[in-house]
Amino acid sequence: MRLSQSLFKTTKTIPGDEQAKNAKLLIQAGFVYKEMAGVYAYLPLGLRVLENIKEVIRSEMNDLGASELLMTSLQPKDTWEMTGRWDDETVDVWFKSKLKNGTEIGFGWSHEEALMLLISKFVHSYRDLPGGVYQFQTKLRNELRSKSGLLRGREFLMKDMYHFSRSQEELDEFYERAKQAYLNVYAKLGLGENTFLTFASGGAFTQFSHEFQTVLRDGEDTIYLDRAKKLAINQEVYTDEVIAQLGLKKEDLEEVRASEVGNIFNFGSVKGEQMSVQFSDESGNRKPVFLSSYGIGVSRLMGVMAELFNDNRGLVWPKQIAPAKVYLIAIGDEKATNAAEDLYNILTERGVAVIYDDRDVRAGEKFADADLMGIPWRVVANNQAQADGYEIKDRIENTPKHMNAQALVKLVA
RNA sequence: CGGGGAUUGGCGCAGUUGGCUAGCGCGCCGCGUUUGGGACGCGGAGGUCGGAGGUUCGAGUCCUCUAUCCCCGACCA
Repeated sequence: MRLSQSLFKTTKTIPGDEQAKNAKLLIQAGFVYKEMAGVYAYLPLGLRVLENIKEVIRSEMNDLGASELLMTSLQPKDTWEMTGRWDDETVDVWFKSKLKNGTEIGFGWSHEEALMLLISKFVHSYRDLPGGVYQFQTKLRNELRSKSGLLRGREFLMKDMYHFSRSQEELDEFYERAKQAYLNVYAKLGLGENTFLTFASGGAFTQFSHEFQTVLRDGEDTIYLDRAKKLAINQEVYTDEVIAQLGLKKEDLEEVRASEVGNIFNFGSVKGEQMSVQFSDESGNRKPVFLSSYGIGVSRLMGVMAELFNDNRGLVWPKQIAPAKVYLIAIGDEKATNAAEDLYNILTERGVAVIYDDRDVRAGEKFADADLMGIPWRVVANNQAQADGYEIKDRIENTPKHMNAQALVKLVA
């Protein structure tokens, strides 16, 4: 993209109405725009980050054999009454409205019920199972208090996967594979070192659910972490019994703040029974479908990464997540501009995302923006570029290298 | 939902015990000089002070109500 054609800009001033680092940085760098408390729009650069995160997740979900689909935001009341979750007393985050004819509807804050009903129309036999589906969807939750920028919004992007099995054993086997897939996701996002499998409340269905918690100074959860074993216990279930049950020792546990970047649930056959979603087994007996569900807060992940990956000059995105690989600047006369144009064309043809800063502003401003946006490689084309090569500098290093276009493409592509 | 703080040009802020045509920085527009880390000079445009009501000769400033934002707490399949 050419910055001269962009409608959006970075700002020198930090937003006065944000406290959270992720919101400050992302707004300042022009990645997101605050529509209202807990509701953020994703501007072109922010959307690219979101899409890159989605692509990492998508690849892992596909490897699990799940298929992507897209559910609806508008939800019928009947669906949720089947499991007793329509009531505002039970679920306090509902946004609800009415159709013109008076029919009550809700805005989806989760999709287990909807998915169960949907697959019940397609799954009738043991031959149809097991199988999983997932989606990336905007969830709407009427939080009493949203906070911390992208970390807790009323409208946010979530990946939710649902898996349907014939038995508890089949469910458990998939559950373990999914756990590993989740760890792969965080590793690919550069969060592997900071993200831990965490035992949390299992609600009415099981003793525990599993969360994935990224250690973060301003995270909103407190967990007790055994770093050596890479396991943690959420404060909500932190008792002596649980510590013993999990084979951990109190003295090995460190109390840290963290942000929940994933949560997976083992529903067993409970939902299938509640909603009468059944299949016929080999003997022709009707049995409830076993359900497990797997969530990742995609937009929250973007916030967590902004919290974690920054320095005093701005954001520092991991290369596979950055909105562009290269920030290209021409400094000099026509020769420099031509060299920059050439490189821009070469990189673009090779499918490398480039931010070409062709604005009529001074070099210092371009350097500052390259840093603020956190683009992994800054490339400068000067008057000697065609002869001596382009100057390329890693965002996290101080001294640039020089190389010709061919070598440069090889490095960044 | 309880408590605290905030709201003044596009953005970030100042504005004294109520007192004249409401300021500053950034940004924006024009001209010129500059051009490897957010340049500089000169000249401009732009706000009725979140909203409503009240007190007063006079309200950005005091009072009441209200909206919104931030933080702490509660809540968080």
